[in-house]
Amino acid sequence: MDASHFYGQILLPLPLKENFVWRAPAELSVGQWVQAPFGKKVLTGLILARVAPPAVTDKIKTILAPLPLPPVSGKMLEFLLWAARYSLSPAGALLKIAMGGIDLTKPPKVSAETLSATADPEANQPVLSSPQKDAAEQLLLADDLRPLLLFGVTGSGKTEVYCEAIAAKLRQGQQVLVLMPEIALTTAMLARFTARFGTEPTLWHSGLTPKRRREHWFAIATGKAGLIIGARSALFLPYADLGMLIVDEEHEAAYKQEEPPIYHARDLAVARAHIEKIPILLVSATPSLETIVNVRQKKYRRVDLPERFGGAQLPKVQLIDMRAEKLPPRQFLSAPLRQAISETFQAGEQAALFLNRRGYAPLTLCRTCGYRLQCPSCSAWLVEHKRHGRLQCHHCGYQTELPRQCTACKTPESFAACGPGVERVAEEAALLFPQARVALMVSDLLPTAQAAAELMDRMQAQAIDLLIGTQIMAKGHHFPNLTLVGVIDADLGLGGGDPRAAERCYQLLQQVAGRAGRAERAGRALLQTYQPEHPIMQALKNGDHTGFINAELREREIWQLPPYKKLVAVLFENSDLKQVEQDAVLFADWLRPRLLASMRLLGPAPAMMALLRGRHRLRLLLVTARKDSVQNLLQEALLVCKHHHGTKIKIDVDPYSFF
DNA sequence: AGCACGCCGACT
DNA sequence: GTCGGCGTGCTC
Repeated sequence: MDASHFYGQILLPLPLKENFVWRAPAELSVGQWVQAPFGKKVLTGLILARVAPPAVTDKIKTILAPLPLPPVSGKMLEFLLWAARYSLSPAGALLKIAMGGIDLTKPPKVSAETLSATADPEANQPVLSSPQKDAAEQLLLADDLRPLLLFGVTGSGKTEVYCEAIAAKLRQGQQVLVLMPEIALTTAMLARFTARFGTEPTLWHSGLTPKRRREHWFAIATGKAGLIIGARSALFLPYADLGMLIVDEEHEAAYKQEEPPIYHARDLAVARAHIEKIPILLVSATPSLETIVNVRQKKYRRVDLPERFGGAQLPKVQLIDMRAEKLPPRQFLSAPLRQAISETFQAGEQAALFLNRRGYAPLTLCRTCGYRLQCPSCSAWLVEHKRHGRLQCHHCGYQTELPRQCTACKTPESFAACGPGVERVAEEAALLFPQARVALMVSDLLPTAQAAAELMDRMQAQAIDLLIGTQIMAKGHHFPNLTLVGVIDADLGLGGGDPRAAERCYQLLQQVAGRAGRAERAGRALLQTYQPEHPIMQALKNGDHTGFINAELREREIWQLPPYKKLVAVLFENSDLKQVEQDAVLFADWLRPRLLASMRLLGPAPAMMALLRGRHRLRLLLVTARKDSVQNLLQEALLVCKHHHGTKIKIDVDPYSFF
């Protein structure tokens, strides 16, 4: 081969197992975006590396053209490859995220100049309290690149503090990425950044229009965007000059991408910051146990913001022991909760009831023979939705009418609703408080952002007295006149065999309770529970976050769970049960004799959802020491254990969901 | 991920 | 006799 060309490995935005080689004009270099013929198409990809001339060259094609874009840095390439190896995802699947689903050969027509042309760090500097000033100074200590946890209760002014760190990086002409859970990317949050920096930050999330998406991607890749606020996928973008990473609400489970490529954006953000040698801030009022342990082991630094800035008070949390309440059947609001709601209405204030269960009743059974209505394609009960007058599977979308007679014993009109969903709580509340204006806040009733905004407006305008909702009620939005939050079933999140169930339950309840009394009014939260002595309930009642952390860490140590151990889940799926069993056993049998002494392999066992959308599911769980590297072993297992006839294997490093 | 190739069921 | 199902394999 002459000197005018070299051989280069090119990464394409496809989930391929191997990277192919092209002939490349000598003037091109590693990191450049290029167009390469692939099959019948021409794809945009990245030059990953120069390689020695291959033995067989007859299939090799030549790169067509480089794109007029800044080349991707060596650190970005290193990060992509590291993340791919760690998560056992094809690097091309991550490159696809990095490219944002955009045709890079078509730059936006409108210049991105007007977009965010480097936010102005001096635009609107707030007056910081003394602890805020101290915290901001600590964030700006440049000589320590350990990840830094910024810890402070809701309303302590964490955002104002980290905005000082953002301002410092913007002054240096560098980019800053603030990661947020998708749900937190609201206009209200955006307005705060806009007010502080004079211009809108550049947004990145799944809801962007194609036009905006294109504009924002090019602004980020060319360095025109200074401050970027994004959901988890924003971590993979090719920043022109990234100076700092911030992960707001670092404990949020929404950072975990559950579909392939499976990754945890907070953990990968720490890795990216390490590779890029830039500071990273993890921000939370309720840090994850992983982060807490890293702080205790001095792997992370920690800065505290102890006071609630502006004088608003945390809600008073009260437990209602449901064992003592002895409620009659089909009734779910206890006497103290009913009393508290009345008092709230009399004071002209608003109340909210939280139950993390959509629909009318989670289970419908036959009073005669006990038969339970189940989804034909999933291991799940059908949930009655009175609104549509139908039964629904919450996992696959299957719907059916309520049968007139029992499917099993044929007794007519024998089905009975069992347990509460939000619709049923609303029904009870309407009976108890006939004058109250009751509204439901549930994802299936708020299909558009507009519908959600309208509900928020009605709540803010006090056209609603009682708001009843699921999870989506827990996040964002504060209602100045909401002074009471009742939790119907505080124990709901505790069950379910998932190692982080207790942690998530605690975080969710704390967030829900935090909806009450965020302005000058004091709020209160009433939790209905059958286990008031449970450490979670006690910690919530006493506002004792450290107490919860310590109790939960002890549990995790006893049960050998994260953050003391590392987990890897391997999920096998196939509509043919025999086949999926055979493939899972083969994989496990190959793996078992190759484990280190510090490793244990559990399963194969049926997944929690043993049947999902008509597919049978088996799981293996690998428990290892934190230090162990499992990627090579699992990679080899995937290659060696040829699976057949449609068995899908998903590997989830550091699993959060055990469905 | 696409797309083509390749062997078994119901139709103009 | 064909049209077409999607299982398997390939893409530099």
